[in-house]
Amino acid sequence: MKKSQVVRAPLDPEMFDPVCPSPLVPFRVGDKWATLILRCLQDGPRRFSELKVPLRGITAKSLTQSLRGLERDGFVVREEHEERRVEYALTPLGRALLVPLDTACEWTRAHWDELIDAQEAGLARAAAH
Amino acid sequence: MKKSQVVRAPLDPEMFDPVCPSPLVPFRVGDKWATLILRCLQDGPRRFSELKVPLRGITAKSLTQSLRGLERDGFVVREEHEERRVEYALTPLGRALLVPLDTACEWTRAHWDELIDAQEAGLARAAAH
DNA sequence: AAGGCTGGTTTCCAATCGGATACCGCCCTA
DNA sequence: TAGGGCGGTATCCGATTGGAAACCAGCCTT
Repeated sequence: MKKSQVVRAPLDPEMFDPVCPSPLVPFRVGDKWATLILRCLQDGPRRFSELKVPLRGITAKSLTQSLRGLERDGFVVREEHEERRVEYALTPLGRALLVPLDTACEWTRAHWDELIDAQEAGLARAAAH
Repeated sequence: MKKSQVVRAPLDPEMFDPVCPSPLVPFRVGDKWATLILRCLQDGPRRFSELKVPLRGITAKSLTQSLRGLERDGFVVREEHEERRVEYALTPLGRALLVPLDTACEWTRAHWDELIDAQEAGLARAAAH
């Protein structure tokens, strides 16, 4: 006698085949600061010290690291100008990345209250352990 | 004599005010496995051991950890059924999160070649150091 | 009675992340 | 010539991440 149970297609073991884009989906882009830096560059190139302003408390080391990472991945270019002036700018690829980033940002704004509520409920449950 | 230089509005120091959603934008959702797990749950609830299949090589510990995190944040619920059967399912919030996640995934697919090329170029530049 | 599957927990460990701090050469201005 | 801004680098350190391996109780099948 068969138990009445929902039958569902089994998960494909190859679902996240190493060659498939999914595991590299740009959720979790770069490091802690990466997406913030991209947003800072959306209105045009910015200088190193200019970037430090909105990125409250970022250390020079972290900023350098993040920028080097974004450069290596082709999202940002480092432009060395006359007189040791350095500017960082979005590449076309980096600019394109702003689109899904905006989608995600919009989503967060739209679900902000739910996110907060869910998180509070989660913490309460955890505290009640 | 004024240097001919592009004048651009300075970055707002409050741009990433701690109360603003931006720093919490769900890029970098949860941990390494979180987004993959969410995708695994899109067709309905799944059991612990069922999830391990497409998540090649994930350890029980990592899977438990990720699931607990997703539960705490309100994206997933743990359903304990009759007979020690356990299933994990998306909450409405978790399901909603699939939307921007799909956007990001689509974006990656669309820019796949550029991403690979940029990364290779970056590595080559780094190797030439 | 023995082994296997399920759904985990615990411990250990190595690697990585990221902040703090100090320091650097170069240029400009006072 | 002293100080300050710029664009970093070097070193140290503690916290976090995440894999490996061992172990577990409860249930089912053989």
